[in-house]
Amino acid sequence: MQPLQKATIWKVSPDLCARELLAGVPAIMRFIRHQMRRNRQVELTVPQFRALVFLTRAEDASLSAMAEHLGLSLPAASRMVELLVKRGLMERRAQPTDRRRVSLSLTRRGRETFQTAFAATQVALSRSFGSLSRRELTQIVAAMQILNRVFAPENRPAESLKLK
Amino acid sequence: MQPLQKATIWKVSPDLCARELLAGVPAIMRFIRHQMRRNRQVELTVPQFRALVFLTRAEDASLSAMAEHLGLSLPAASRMVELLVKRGLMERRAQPTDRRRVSLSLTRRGRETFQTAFAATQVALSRSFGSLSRRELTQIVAAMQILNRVFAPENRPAESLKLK
DNA sequence: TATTGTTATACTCTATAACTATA
DNA sequence: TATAGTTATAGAGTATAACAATA
Repeated sequence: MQPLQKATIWKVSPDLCARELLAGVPAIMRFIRHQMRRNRQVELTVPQFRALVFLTRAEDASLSAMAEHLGLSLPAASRMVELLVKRGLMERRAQPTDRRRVSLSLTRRGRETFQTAFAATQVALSRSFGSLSRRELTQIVAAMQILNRVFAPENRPAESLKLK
Repeated sequence: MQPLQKATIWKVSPDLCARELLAGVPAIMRFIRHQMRRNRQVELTVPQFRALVFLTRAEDASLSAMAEHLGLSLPAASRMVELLVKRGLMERRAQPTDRRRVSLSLTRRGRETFQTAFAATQVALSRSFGSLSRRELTQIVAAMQILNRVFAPENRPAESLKLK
């Protein structure tokens, strides 16, 4: 927006940071979503994709754990799981030790679908970055690692902390 | 993921960049969405918010222009405008020179709502950045400016370029 | 006939409230 | 009684297909 040229003369502040994120993140998200849905063979929404990602790292997680990680309400998570189970991408069993709890896992087909979707989206993103310099790529990676830390599920204003 | 400490020894690549974005952007988006909806007085969805942003910069835009900018289909944009008009945040008139076209603008209330939502979300984001160093903030701002350029509407694979 | 929008239809996302099953 | 999930309900986002109005 402003005709400034060097990082050193920006008035860097949390506020500026916030404005930049607000301006840019939704556009990036839209790009990712379009890519994700573009592949007619796979056809995943972003939340579904994230659910699959979560299960590749947290095998046999409970529904609550997934909802917490994805920042969803339990009903929202439950519905999404329902759809993924119907499509044969996910399995849902009762945990033997506590039958109230659910044990979620990916089916073989779920794992394959995830891999395909991940690869396709990554390729599309990579292509967008084809014209960037090494320095620019480094800046983005560095920033994303900071942001991933700041907005990691553990650092979010935790639902689990709400006092009763 | 990896126990590396300095940017200079990462294997920086478009692929790594893509993975980082895929890992982090949805979480940031979720944070923004939660903040946006949290304010019961304002109560905007992210796409609605972006529509308001767009109109603050492109007064009297057509529906197509808005849809293009937001990356929405025309019907999706039309529906969203319908809701915003009903809520008194936006006005929709036919352009006198071409009555097929629509002329969109914010009402006074729309402008106020936008300001309030913007401020509230920015405050929440800023707070998340409170613990970051000046250097970290600078990195994020720099990265976002690069990303804003890469994913700006003009640089997207344009719908308007589809050959017939 | 081509362009701009809207309506119809069909899904998914998402939340809150009410409910069921288990502990 | 408290916890983990599900079901009911409601509204929004989103797309494609079919349509209407204007140029």
